[in-house]
Amino acid sequence: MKSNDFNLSHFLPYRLAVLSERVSKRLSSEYSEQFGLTTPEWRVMAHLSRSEKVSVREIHTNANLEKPRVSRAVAKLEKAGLVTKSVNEGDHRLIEVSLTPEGWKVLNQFLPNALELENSLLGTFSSEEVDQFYDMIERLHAVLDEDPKAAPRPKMDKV
Amino acid sequence: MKSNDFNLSHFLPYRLAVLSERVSKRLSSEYSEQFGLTTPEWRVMAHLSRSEKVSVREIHTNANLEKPRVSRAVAKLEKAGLVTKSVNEGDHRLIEVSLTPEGWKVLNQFLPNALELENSLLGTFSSEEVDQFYDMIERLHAVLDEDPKAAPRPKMDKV
DNA sequence: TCAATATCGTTTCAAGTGAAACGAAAGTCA
DNA sequence: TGACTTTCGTTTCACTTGAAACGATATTGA
Repeated sequence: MKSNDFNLSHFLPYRLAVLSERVSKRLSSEYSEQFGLTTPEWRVMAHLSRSEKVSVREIHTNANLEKPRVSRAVAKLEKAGLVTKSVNEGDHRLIEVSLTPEGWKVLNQFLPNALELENSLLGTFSSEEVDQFYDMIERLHAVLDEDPKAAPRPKMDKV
Repeated sequence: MKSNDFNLSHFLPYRLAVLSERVSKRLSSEYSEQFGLTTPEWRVMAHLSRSEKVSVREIHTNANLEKPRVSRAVAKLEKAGLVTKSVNEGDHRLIEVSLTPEGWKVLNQFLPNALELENSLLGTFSSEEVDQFYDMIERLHAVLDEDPKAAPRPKMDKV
């Protein structure tokens, strides 16, 4: 009755989940302790670092966050004085979100920590291996792209 | 004020989270549709496939699930008739969980789908690349193992 | 022996979650 | 024009989550 051919520990989806969760927790321990940010809030701020004014919708598709999570994260960040919201001139449905000076301060204070963690992780790879690793991730995504049952891939900034 | 040196899309923790979530969702769409299982429930059953009787504690450390999640998953699986719970003879604090015949039926029905998904993903790699990929994951874990701020690594079945 | 401590699994409770519904605004097209 | 549809961001609601507290059992050590 025992199906010895299956081992959860070796199962790709499980391995990815375990690694990803462990890395995420390591990172979130920092922004949560230092700034009281949650993961959606960190993602919103991180995305805002690349664009002055961004709609909720764009954050949703670019930061892999469900719409309600973005809405709530932005609301909390606004309350904390880290971002501002304003209605788009041309299209009144759109909300333009952008970092406040205080938001920039927090972000610039935290980004070095984020990059340091990333560097310490990638430090175990040669630069060729880094490319290989990312290429492999890309290829796994490509498989899912062909799978009609898979969710669409979140938008990815080029460059 | 704009810090153009940071790109969320390229950030390792984010990339891992995105890939892992996408793979997880693809898998869970199957066991949720077909059997009404949640992720903790699937993990519990998958872990049970390798051992006759297992304590809640062991599932907790082996399937990367918090204690309450295991407790709740097991309770729900018991209610559904897929597992049984019994008190350990020697140590009355321990609960022994094991699959029922019905549980085995469900598991054996689902495992081929799980393996098929894994194969379709890994099919994009040569067998050397599969080894490389897993080795790289292992090396990232090794970095975290040395980091006092990182959570301990969940137990991993050898072989 | 028997208090003090540790471990196990469950439960509590406050917070987070997402699918679906919602109102508001914009776009479509006859 | 004006009904219909689509899109945007928010909110509702039922469910999930995990840290902490809990009772029960086991272990430790004076």
